[in-house]
Amino acid sequence: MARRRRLPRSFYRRDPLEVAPELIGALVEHDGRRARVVEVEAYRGTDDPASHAYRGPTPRTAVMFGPPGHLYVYLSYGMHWCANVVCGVDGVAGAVLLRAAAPEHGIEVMRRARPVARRDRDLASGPAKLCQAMGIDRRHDGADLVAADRGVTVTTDGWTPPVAPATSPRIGISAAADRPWRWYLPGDPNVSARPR
DNA sequence: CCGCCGATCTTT
DNA sequence: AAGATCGGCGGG
Repeated sequence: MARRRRLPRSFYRRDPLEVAPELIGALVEHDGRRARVVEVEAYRGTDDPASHAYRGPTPRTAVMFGPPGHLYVYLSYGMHWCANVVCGVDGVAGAVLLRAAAPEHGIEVMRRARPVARRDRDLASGPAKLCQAMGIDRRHDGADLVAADRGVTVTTDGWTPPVAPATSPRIGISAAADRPWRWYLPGDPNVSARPR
């Protein structure tokens, strides 16, 4: 496989709906760990009732309104960290939630970070599992993925999925539940459990 | 495999 | 009071 290169700022400076499907197959890297993205969701700002940014900027969502190529990390249900890639132009809220990934490197470290995982596909098959396996938490909110200033980055090695990513409604939301803004690799065992 | 439910805390 | 989730439990 080709040598890995970091995705440039220009990659992120586009609408999340455009960036999201292109993140399928990219690699998230942190602290000796590496995983290939197999599921994402796009969130926009003031026109997206499901977005944390829907009601305008707050201390929590400040990063979503900032420059693209940074990480927006939030606490879900009071106990799980989830990570988004901030997209779009500076000042306009937009992000892509990293929902699931296939572990590629540093799997022993991931297993120590997630002792409950019985199989490799339990390591990062969900947004909070992905963060736990990769060691991403509140310290990484606002991290610059292009500069890799806190060790987290996103790269590509030229790999393209054998099949086109499929779409579906976003998981776990009640507002704007009809928008097909989730992308995933059909048949990949690391994709999170299907919604009801 | 599937469905139910509690955990835990920030934001509204 | 709800929420961009997860894992343990019980049943099929």
